[in-house]
Amino acid sequence: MPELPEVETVRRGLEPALAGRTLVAVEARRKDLRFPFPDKFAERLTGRTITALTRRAKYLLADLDDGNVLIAHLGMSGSFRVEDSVPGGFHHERSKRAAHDHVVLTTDRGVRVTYNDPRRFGFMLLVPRTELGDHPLLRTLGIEPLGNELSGAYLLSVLTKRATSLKAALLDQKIVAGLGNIYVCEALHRAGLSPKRAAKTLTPARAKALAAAIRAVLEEAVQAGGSSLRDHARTDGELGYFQHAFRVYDRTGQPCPKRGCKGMVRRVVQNGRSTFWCPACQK
DNA sequence: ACCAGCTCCTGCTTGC
DNA sequence: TGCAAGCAGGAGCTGG
Repeated sequence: MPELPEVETVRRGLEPALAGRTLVAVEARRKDLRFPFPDKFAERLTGRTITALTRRAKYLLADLDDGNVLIAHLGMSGSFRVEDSVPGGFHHERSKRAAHDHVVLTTDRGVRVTYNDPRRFGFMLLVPRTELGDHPLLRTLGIEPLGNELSGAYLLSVLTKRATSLKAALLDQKIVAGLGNIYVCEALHRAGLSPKRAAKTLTPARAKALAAAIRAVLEEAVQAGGSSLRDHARTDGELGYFQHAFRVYDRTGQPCPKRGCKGMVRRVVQNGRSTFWCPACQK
């Protein structure tokens, strides 16, 4: 599921359920996801109050009142669902234990938050807040694309140092943190840039267009609640709807939606991952 | 220091 | 219908 817009959608869904709430019960139903859970994971979380729920790139960060931060990454297939209790328990229909429910948090307001992840590429870690910036997973992350640092000048300075393709460079979290396969394809189409173009051939004008395209596509996607393909992004089970706004992603053989363009969307594989693009208008 | 390929895992879709 | 192959929104690790 998750690139930046999906993770941000999850964050917004979790915030009212978790921010300011105390965890009265925590259950980890297996010993690991992608990585082992920290020692005494459930015990360390139980009784803690979550003081803030934020996001960095594709990471969810829950600040705890003991100075630690719960880092959660959804991998490819992770999702959270939030269920309110009713007198006597939880709604029967939705409270069923589902396959791949790995972590269950219960708050002092009787809300249950369940992490589900079939492929188990996601993970949860506990790190002291003071060491967050030094953590190997976060230390090397590039800029937040929805912040003030994203500009043509930034992209130009970073991308022209790379020997690889624009597509591969934009997937690198050290450059722009939070982009994934969908939004890189969409941003490159909007900017009229070929995914196969060598990153170092970027010009100031093209870099400026690319920065604008990245910002626009991410903002629109967040607005739409992210994209829902095989999984859904939202904690309430509703679907995001940005997938209906895709211009190239997963649209092989369909006409290029760009005004006046007579091209057709094609799929190629770059670095082992599908790239969707229009050879007619992306140069 | 890059860079590309491999890998983790399950489930859905596609083609025979 | 069955079955195998291919593919999936991520990213750490390895070897070149």
